Amino acid sequence: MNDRARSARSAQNAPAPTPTSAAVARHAGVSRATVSYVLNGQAAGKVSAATQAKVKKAARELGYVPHAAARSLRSGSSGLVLIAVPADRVPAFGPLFSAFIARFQTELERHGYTGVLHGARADGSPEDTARAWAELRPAAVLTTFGAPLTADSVDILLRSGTRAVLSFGPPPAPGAHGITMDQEEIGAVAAAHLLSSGRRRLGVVVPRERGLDPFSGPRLAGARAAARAFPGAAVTPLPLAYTEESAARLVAQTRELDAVFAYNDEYAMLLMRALQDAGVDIPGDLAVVGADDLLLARLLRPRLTSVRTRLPEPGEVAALVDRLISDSSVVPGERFRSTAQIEVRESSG
Amino acid sequence: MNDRARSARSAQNAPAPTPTSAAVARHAGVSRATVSYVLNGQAAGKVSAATQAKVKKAARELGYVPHAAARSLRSGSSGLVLIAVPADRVPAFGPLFSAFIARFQTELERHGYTGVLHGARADGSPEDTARAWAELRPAAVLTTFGAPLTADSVDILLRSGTRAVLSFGPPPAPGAHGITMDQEEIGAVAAAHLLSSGRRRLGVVVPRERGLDPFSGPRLAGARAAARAFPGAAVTPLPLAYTEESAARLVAQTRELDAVFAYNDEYAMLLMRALQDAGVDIPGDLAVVGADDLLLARLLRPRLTSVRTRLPEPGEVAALVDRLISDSSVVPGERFRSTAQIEVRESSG
DNA sequence: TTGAAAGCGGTACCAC
DNA sequence: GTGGTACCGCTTTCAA
Repeated sequence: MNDRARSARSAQNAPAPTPTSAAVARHAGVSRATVSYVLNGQAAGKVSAATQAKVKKAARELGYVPHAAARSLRSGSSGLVLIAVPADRVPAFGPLFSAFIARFQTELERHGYTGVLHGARADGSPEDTARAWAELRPAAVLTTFGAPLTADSVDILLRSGTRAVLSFGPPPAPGAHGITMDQEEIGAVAAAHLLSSGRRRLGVVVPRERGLDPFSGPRLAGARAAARAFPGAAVTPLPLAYTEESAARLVAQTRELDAVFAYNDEYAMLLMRALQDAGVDIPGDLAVVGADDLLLARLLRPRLTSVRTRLPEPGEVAALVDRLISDSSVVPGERFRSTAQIEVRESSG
Repeated sequence: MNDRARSARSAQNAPAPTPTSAAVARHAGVSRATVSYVLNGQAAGKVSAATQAKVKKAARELGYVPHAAARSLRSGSSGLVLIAVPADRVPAFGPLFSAFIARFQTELERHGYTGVLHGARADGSPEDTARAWAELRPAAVLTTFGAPLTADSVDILLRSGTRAVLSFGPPPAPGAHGITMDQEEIGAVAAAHLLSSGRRRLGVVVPRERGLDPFSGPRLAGARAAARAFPGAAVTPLPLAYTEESAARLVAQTRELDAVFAYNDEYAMLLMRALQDAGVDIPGDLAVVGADDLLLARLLRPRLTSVRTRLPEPGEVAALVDRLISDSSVVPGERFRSTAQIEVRESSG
């Protein structure tokens, strides 16, 4: 340490400054350029083995960790993949989707990206949210769970250097690539099953929890669409909060119905319990269908019929992201589509 | 656009370059310094209202978004708060903890930080993981769910400029601040309840799912500790995978027991179903206790006794993080502690 | 085989 | 009130 550096540090207990590549260079007695080459594997045929060893040793001794911001500033891209989740939706992560996210992050890592979950505040316009994302200059943004994504949002991101905008959920906004999770199909599959078993007076649970609207609306619409193919069929929306009281109140409204699509397995369990406590026979008086096909569905009595959604392979999505980032000529559009199928069990037998 | 700029761009369909503050300055006919002042609210008494308007207009027209990396490079700190979650644990997020994370992120935002969830790969040493985090130069790191955090990890982070390392879960590593979630207490509370109601032959479910070890081990230990206060009490570990088959196999092992602490409500439901299918009476033959006190617990029949954990307020934790970041003189140590209490229902009545 | 230096985008000090 | 400019940490071209 030279005198200037020593006196620059104030008192004795000032925190040690974070080592930079320049510090490593000084410590190893080489130039910063050499350090960069060695630490990035660009040293082949450029730097002698002895020098490489010196540099690596110096880096280790100082506890050097490269500065991602500086690197991405210089290189012009950040290797960051932002996975956007509406903040108020994080609790609603089902195991299905959580597992997808977990594996997706791992796959991104394999491709050299850093996948990061960003909870978007619900307040503020979609464009403000997009700007907040854009400040991080992510290589790609994947919005999930109906995180707001308007055409302007997409534009903001693309103009600020984001190479790919993917949207996981409803059909993509203009300019974005889509991984369509067709919520309507889920409702349609459930309704079609109930209708083709002879039921005609369908209820569809619509969770009162705000934030689930991007899912509940389309599921209801899908059920309605399916019902149009069956003369005499009627679909009734059943608002339900995720509490016992709400479920108990809903029971009366099911008197006129012969089947219910309960949004998902968890709401189905809630409703089934209220129905059974009120003496309603399932499926005799009322058939019930859930969605997500959790283990839960098989544990209920009667066992719960459920719509299972197959998500695309996380590895394939990660590969797509990688491709989109490196090749900007790929035109936006739908890239994947989830599929829904019914798992029939006792509750609608 | 001047001629140099036009010819610098190659063909007609080259993507428009991302606008920089320099571009805004040029567009508004002012200097970069002025742009910086205006866009950061430092303009009071420095820049005329007319100039401010010009700058803001130019920024809007160009769709300018500041570059977080450049800013943090210059300012020396990133405003990033990393919330680390083991990648293989993301699916295990219970609603309790998810809600905490969601609100915590929101609170961080209110303090001007960007909270980001980072799924740490299970492979690689804790130190490698810490280095990956350190590259992002986060202002603070909060590890959760037993994400690996050794003393060396903490050291790597602190040396690379992270102002605060918090650990959510087991007692903190040296140098880190702790938000202790005492898993032992959960097991102890459950066991104490069962023991004081006269039961002596306790089983404790230990999930086979890897990744839950940081929780299941201490819960078992806590139950054992509680049992030592009761002469004649014995505790048997019951390994259980989260499948129906595994639960069915486990039933035989409960013959000798009079009570089971089932790790959490979901494993409890799984086990209860298997027991009931085998004709075991709950709580007559066997008392069952869960944990987390999900809505699920109240929906089961018999209603499930459950240990409820009270987490600290997200707002308070965010305030702590803020304080730690701005005041480095605060000494590391435990800052919060979760509390556990039993909610007695029919399953252990 | 190594080093000097330019520059990525922003900030803030200092001079005008 | 406004502009010039040094610098944050790193990469990479060019020269030596």
